[in-house]
Amino acid sequence: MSDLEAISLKLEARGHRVTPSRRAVIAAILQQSEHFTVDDLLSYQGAGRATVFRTIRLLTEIGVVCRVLMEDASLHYRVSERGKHHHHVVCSDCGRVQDLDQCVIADVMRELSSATGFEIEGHWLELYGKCSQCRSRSRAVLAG
Amino acid sequence: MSDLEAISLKLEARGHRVTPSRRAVIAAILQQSEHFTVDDLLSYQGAGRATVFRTIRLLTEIGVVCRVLMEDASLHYRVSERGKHHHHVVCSDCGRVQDLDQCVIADVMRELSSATGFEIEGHWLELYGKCSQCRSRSRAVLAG
DNA sequence: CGTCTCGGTGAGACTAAGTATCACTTGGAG
DNA sequence: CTCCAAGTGATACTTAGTCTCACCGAGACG
Repeated sequence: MSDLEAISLKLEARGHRVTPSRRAVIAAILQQSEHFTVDDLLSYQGAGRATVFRTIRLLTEIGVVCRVLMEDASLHYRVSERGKHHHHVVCSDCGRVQDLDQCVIADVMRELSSATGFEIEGHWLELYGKCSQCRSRSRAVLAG
Repeated sequence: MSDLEAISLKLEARGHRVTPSRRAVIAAILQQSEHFTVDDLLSYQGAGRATVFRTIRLLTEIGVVCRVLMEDASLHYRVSERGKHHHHVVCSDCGRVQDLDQCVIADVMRELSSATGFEIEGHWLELYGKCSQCRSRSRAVLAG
């Protein structure tokens, strides 16, 4: 089963129609590597601006796509293999994203709940750095 | 020394002028409680839109103001007593913010660096929940 | 004293990202 | 086949912020 079919089924299972416009948006999303903006999708045609935004929102709600917060606080999107809560490490050089399997700060948050008196219910966590490839590439340049 | 004076000195120390417009923006910021948007400041007059944005940016750069990321990914601002890197817990009911003294995930990030092969250089972390007051208030209502 | 220069300013145009409106279209249940 | 709620697209609007550009004004210099 292709990714497109899998996502279509997921939509139908939730009572949403799988229209040509939505197919086009999903196909465009599946073409993207790593993370993308809605603007990246608009160049693919097949659906109007509003529909692209609506479809992204829908896909985000059903967990097919997740939001990636960039260092400048702009929002990007990313196909999410894992439907559940997770975090990302984004390479600031090449843009590669690595998903973290589980929420790495669950323990920290439990501690903070008692330390602050807050009942912590949610969080944003996004990490930035250089992936191993970009690190070795920059070392090579320095050595070169 | 008033907060306004202290901030003025900080600006001057960095070679920036302390103009009437900037004073007005700083005064407006000091009026705010917890976190605010640039729009909240615009109602105070005394400086044009562009200048308010420019001043906020300047104050953010010198650490007088810090950015607070809301759950919907919109940016708010907040007077920062601590110039250095820190995180916030934001009450989703009343908006109260609690600053966390040190970066609570420094250890986690060290672990992740070795686990992922990324050299982690930065991160966004923002926490949301209910503060103790809002919790007891909602318990009172339930019991009421 | 004049004048020059450069940081700062304000009005307003522009941009980016996303939402709202509203008449139109269409998939698919009956 | 018909009908209607879901979906669509054009376009206007909103929000948050940047850019442009003519102008202002305080301090350096002569």
